[in-house]
Amino acid sequence: MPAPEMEIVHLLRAVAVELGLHSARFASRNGMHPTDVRALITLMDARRAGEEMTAGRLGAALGLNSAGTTALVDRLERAGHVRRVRGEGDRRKVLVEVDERAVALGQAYFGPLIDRSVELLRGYDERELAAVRSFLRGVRDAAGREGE
Amino acid sequence: MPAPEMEIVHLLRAVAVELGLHSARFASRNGMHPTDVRALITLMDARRAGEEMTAGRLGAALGLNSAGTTALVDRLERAGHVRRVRGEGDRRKVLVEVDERAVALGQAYFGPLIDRSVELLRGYDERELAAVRSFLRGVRDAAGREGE
DNA sequence: CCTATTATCTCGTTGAGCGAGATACACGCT
DNA sequence: AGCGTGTATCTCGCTCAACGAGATAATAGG
Repeated sequence: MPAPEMEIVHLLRAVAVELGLHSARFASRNGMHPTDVRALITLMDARRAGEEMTAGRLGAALGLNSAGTTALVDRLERAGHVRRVRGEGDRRKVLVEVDERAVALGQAYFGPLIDRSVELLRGYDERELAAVRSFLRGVRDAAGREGE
Repeated sequence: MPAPEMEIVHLLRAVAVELGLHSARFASRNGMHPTDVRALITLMDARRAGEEMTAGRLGAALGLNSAGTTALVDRLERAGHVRRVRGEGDRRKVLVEVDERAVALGQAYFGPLIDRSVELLRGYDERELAAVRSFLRGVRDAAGREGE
């Protein structure tokens, strides 16, 4: 018989799959591709962290080469989700800024899921929250470290 | 200031991203595409559950149409990861069976991460495990339900 | 300034996945 | 048995995301 911990491992995998499908639904409903959604999420993360995002850094974050990055930003710009802004200091750079409406669109779609997650977490005490937190940190670090 | 629960929400998202990247690394190291890896995982899940997997069901599970499914199975078969077996009862069906070596390959790659996760979980008591389990179930169900 | 380096874009190509339709088998129905 | 309807897979032609190679433009160092 398998270790009882395996149930949680499979649950975690199922969550990852569901979250992926959730993004994919958002993508296809808005005429976008999974990569475009990942790009918008990356851009919003950077914005929340108060960092500027250049075309190159965006492409690197998504594992695209320069040609693919240009095509991606073209696509997002054509759809009105981002703007290209030439770098102030270094005029070779192209800063990619998310449009407010894209942010609102994302919040409208992902908001309910986030709210529900927060609501679930409010049902736990400090020790239980610490367990969830440290398990997720552990898996994230293990997945990030394995194979470089 | 943001709710403290948001840290865990972002952690969960980070885990999903890392697991995705982990699969992607496995894919590119073995000359495969993300879809091929998802297909193999689906096939192994079915095998563990003792179910037969037809070409059609596999394609449906991955959201591919019939043409894409044929191409996918062609690709996997050419690489020696699966075999096509004509259905016994219904000769229109094509059962897709994973090759033992593909199973071994997957276990060699994902095994350490799974082992590490189980090891992490062994550090918690029953109440903490229950918290992790119910949180993951809750998020999985919420992500699955949102937008159909 | 002249050269090396860095950031982005252009061009031509590959290949995953799609839509439409062909093919092959299964299961009634009479 | 013979025929039509439904179902499973495959073939063909196409689109478009992403790649490799190389062009273009701006910065940084000697």
